[in-house]
Amino acid sequence: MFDEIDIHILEILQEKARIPNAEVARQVGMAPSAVLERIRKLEERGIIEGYEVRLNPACFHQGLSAFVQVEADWSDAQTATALAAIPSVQEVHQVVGPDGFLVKLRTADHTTLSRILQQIRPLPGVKSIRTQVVLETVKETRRVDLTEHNGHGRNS
Amino acid sequence: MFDEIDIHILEILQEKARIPNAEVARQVGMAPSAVLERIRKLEERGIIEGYEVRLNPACFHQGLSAFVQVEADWSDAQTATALAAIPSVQEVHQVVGPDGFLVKLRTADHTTLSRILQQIRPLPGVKSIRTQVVLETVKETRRVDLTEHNGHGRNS
DNA sequence: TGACAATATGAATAAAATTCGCAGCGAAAG
DNA sequence: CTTTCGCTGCGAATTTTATTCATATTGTCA
Repeated sequence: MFDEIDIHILEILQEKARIPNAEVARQVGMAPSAVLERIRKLEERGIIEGYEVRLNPACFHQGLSAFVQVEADWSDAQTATALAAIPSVQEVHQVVGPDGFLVKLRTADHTTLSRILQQIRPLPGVKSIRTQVVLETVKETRRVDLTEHNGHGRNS
Repeated sequence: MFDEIDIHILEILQEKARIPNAEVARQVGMAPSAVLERIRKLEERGIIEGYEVRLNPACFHQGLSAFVQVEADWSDAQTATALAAIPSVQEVHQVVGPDGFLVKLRTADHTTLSRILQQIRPLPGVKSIRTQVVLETVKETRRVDLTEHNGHGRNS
């Protein structure tokens, strides 16, 4: 699906996505046009889904994280949609087990969190919820570990 | 800390972080040099933490997500560090309550997941773990809701 | 071996990034 | 009230990059 040069390019972009193409080309030792071509193909193939800026949540009154275990009627798609529609909700996962959904939230403070929770409780299909407030986030990355994929060949 | 033009710029970058500066400038109706200056300041002030490429996890043998509730000795920083050091571990949160840590994982399959779990269990401070396997992720975003911050003024 | 498909290259041109001197605008000081 | 200072935007000039395209190279398969 992709070779070690692609992996190298992805590693670079994973680190700093807004650096110029020419710089990427320099780092992988290829012509800029060739790198551009590769990146385009990675995008076309859906390997690269997009590029985003990482903002400091604390700067936007979003300093409080919490996870909510939602016990819900099995496979209630409506519940999932309703949960996902709440702006403070960052993630909605349908999980195996009695807690049908695991929801990740981000709010300004406890007051706002409380308000969101009261918004979740009466949602269709929701039987009960259990909340876990985050004290401290030790690690939070979305980076894919690409080192495994270097098995295809060598690169610096 | 920032005005509505900054918010507008951040909204654009949140959508497509790799678009040219000149295009951002066009969209906010300012000179490219002015926009560049603003973006630099947002970076300096730590409001913009960085730019990253969003990869399709399924393309990298990372199709299986799971959450692990780790019951641990209170405030064991060593446990947190050990958890964070595992490559498959995407997030480590210290939470209020008996389950000291909430860990988010990404692996290729059940076999790998099982292996990671057996790696977590004997970690120092870990008393017990409870695993929730994700069947389907309905929503997963890291985007900050910037609409609230338009209260400073109007923008298109 | 020959043909084909895929991909790299390098030159050329269009576009963008970056720098910098200057101007406008408020706020605080005189 | 006016001056000064700091901040921010502008636009021209220059460097750098993006993008295109014709050509060359590589590897595969018949």
